[in-house]
Amino acid sequence: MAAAVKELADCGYDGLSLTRVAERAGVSKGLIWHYFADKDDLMESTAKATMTTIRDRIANSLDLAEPVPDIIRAALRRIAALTVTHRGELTALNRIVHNLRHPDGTQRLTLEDYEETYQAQESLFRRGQTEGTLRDFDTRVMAITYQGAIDMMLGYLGTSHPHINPDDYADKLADILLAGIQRS
Amino acid sequence: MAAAVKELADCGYDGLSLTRVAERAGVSKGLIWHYFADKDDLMESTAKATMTTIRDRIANSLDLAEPVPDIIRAALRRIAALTVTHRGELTALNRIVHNLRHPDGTQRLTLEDYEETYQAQESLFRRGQTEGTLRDFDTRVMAITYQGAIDMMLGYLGTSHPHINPDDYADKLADILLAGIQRS
Amino acid sequence: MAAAVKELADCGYDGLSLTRVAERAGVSKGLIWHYFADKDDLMESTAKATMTTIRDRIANSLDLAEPVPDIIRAALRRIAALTVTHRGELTALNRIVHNLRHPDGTQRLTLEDYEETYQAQESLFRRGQTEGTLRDFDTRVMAITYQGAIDMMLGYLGTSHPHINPDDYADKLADILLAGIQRS
Amino acid sequence: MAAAVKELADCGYDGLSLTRVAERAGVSKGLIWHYFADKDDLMESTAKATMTTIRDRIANSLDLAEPVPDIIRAALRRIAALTVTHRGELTALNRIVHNLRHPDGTQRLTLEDYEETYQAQESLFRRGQTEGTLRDFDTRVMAITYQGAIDMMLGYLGTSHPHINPDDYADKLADILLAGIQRS
DNA sequence: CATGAATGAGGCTTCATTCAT
DNA sequence: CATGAATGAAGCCTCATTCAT
Repeated sequence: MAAAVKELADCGYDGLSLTRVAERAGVSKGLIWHYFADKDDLMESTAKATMTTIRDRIANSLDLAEPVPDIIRAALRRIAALTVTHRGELTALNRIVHNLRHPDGTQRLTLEDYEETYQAQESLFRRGQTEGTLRDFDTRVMAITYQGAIDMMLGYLGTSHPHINPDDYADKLADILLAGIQRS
Repeated sequence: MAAAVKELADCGYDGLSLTRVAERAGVSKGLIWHYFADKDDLMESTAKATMTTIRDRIANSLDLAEPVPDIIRAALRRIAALTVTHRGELTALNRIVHNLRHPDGTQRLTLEDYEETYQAQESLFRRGQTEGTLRDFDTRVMAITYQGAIDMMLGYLGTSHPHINPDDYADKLADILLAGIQRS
Repeated sequence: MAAAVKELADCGYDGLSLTRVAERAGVSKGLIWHYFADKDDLMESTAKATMTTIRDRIANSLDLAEPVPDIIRAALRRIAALTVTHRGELTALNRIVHNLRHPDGTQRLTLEDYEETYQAQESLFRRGQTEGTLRDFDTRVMAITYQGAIDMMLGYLGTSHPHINPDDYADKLADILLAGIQRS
Repeated sequence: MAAAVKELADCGYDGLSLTRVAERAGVSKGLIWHYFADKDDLMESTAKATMTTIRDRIANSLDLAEPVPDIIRAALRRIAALTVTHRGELTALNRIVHNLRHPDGTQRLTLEDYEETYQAQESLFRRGQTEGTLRDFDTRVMAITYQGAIDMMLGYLGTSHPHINPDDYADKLADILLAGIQRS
């Protein structure tokens, strides 16, 4: 799966071939089918494992006792930092999510699979609203927008503008998003 | 190119085969190479044509004489409406942008190709700041975030939650984004 | 046909495409089928025209009144010179002769088509034998060998060793061949 | 590679298709790419293997202790005999050498690849000159001419005049060539 | 557990050739 | 005369997948 992540980051989703993944992993081609049923299975497993890893890494670094706005700002900074430390994983994850499909053409890891993330995000927003640090707004729309802002940040910092300071960007983004939802 | 858009929307980027595109267009396979040098050429041309079409359609429907916040809110509603009328085009465009790559692995239509869009967006934001309707914030970060919010809206409304009212979503999104940047 | 010669010389027999020939000739693709029935027809016509041109050019420059050995030496020098002035034609001709085939797989311009050349050559040799300047040997074998020596000379001088002096080579070759057939 | 040789002999260089080669070999098409990187790779490998086989077969059958002229005459007879026993290999080899090209258009197996053969031939000629059995002549030109004479002999005997007695031809050719280089 | 030879489907692409204009 | 849009066959090649060892 680590090799798959690297290949995805380097060659894109449809540039990935299991032959090269096996080579990169230093094992024989056939071994892949001992551990994964399918190419799609490998993709899905890789995506889920990567997603979990990343989510945990962020969650663990946050102090949930702080006020919600501070948590959000800290989270954005943490995520921006991943741009440097986990660029490959982020890219790979994005590509699987956007490309992996069922045979009938429907998405396999729909945004529904982000559901867990969304719900965690939404409950955080709602907590802020309850605690009075956040004003009233649609938490679902905000969760989605938040995710979109992050995706774009990762794309902007990771691939096209690697020289930009992640913390800077994260702070400016926090300024904008928090201004939009914080109780004034 | 119309057939390519449909195939992209239905089968995803790496599910697209020129054989099926030709079938769908009702022409012979070989004809594709009469008009496009390459599969990549077709993708790129399709993306650019689609992008232009969409941008124009939105730009033409906006009244630039209005205050900037109103323009932004109107634009978001227009775009959300595209979810219904141009779902295929939007999906296809997204897939090409995220998947088309140079032989060396680098992106072909990088976010740089969105540059024109970004700059238009940024100048709109700056106009709002000058006119006093928008507060001070980083216009580049905002332009990117704005694009991300739109992408996610399109994904959310278009593919996974087609029953949600686009205008509703657009309004809620406008509430959040404008709260983040409007002078209070 | 001139364009075909150039393409053959540059791209080889199976690298030649009528599309490029037409481009190179500055005419449209379809026009080729006004003047030639077939790709093979074009090849055959080109070969025959080129062969005639070259044969005439050499024949005209020789003084048949001289003794046969002198004619042969002069002919070799003339042919070696063609390496510089008509390299493309020689290469093209060779490629057509070696590659053009009937649908059933048999050669289309067999060595039989060289027959005319062979017979001219043989009669020259016989004349030398009659006149007493050449000793007794099998004229058919010699005609073939002579042709082979020339082919190799053209390949050696033309493609792989263009810096070698053609006259030098021709003289050394004449030394060897004439020693083999001249009456001592 | 054996199947490739047969196809080359039967259909010519650009008549060869890997599909038919695979069919002829009784394996699936895809297997070819398990063992060869490329069509060109297959051609090159086939050529080199065939060249080695043939060279060895001739070299082993010669008694190098004999005087050089005898060796040459014996070699010509051996080679002429190959016309019957290895006609396919000889034809295939010739076609590859004359047609295989680099992407940039230059030959891939240039006459340079015959270099080894040339040098062996030249050293044999020089030995003859040292031993006094051969007169003074340019050994390089002679090596090339010798090769050309052989190529033509193979074409003449193999494809167009299969009823001619190879030994006869070889002897007549030896008569001519040896007369050209033997010390009188 | 692991290998890698073998397969077969399918993809992109080229090209000779036709034909309406 | 000449064009170039259109076709269809065929080619090379990649790749997921299987299976005997």
